[in-house]
Amino acid sequence: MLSKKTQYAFHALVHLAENVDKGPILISEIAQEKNISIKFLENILLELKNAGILGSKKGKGGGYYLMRPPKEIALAKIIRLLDGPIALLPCVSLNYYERCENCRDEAVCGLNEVMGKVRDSALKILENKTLKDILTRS
Amino acid sequence: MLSKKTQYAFHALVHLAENVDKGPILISEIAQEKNISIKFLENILLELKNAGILGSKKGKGGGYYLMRPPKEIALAKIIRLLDGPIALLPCVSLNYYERCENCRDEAVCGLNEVMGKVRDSALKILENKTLKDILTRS
DNA sequence: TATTAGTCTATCTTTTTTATAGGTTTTATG
DNA sequence: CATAAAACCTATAAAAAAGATAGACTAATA
Repeated sequence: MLSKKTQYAFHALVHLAENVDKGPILISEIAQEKNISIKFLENILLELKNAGILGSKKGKGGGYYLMRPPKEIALAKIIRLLDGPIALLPCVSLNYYERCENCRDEAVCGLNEVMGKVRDSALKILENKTLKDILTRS
Repeated sequence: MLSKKTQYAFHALVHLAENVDKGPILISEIAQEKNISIKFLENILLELKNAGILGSKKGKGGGYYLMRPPKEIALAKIIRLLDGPIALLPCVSLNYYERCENCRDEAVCGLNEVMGKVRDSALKILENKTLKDILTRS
């Protein structure tokens, strides 16, 4: 399961994407709209900003906004940033690989093989679907 | 990511499957072979037994054994038992569903839709692949 | 210069994960 | 029948991660 942090991030990003034309959006607005603790959300948005996904403006009229159009922000990127590996096992992770401590040879491990396929099938979706694809359907 | 508990369970089950013809297998043998803490493994095997996946025999000559042939034990079943939901979000889980607290209507939520697809693609593999499919390739 | 709104860092609480300890029960066997 | 072997059971502890909050700081605007 994705952490609350990542779930909140998705909902916040959706809100930002659905209001791209309205300039910077307040943290407090997102928090209220999406029913998220404002202080917790603050940290999340900051992390997204430091990763280059969001931009921000301080002071009156300030807030957060997307740095790129929604269709260019892949879901996989958000998950990896806030949640870490998408794979079910460290030994099949592309970005957070760790050697398996419980088997002799990953090259002939059937678990490694199957979990690799699960990873691929998830990535096929998560690398190609973007913020644009998760907007609320009218 | 799967918990260590689930990872250990898979490795233990593989060992049992690869030795089906040898009668009951000692916890200590599995622990040593797969490099797992024996006491932790004890709890895991007991849980698998209580779920009807393993059988056991006490006393000398005792140990654990599979209750069904490896090809009848789906990977999804093990994950759900020890790790819980396979889905990335509670609101798309088939077995551990929880209503989304952050969106107004799941029926029109794009995140819900995409994550449902991720779940389906993972389940297509995990429901159909069995212990037999994760044995070490000769 | 007052107000607004994001920034930063630290801390705290709760939950989950991982692991260990130690006694109990069952079974085989000499 | 005594002994040893091995699983069973329950509790607890230690560590890590998740979730949440606090408060002072900085920048921008009017």
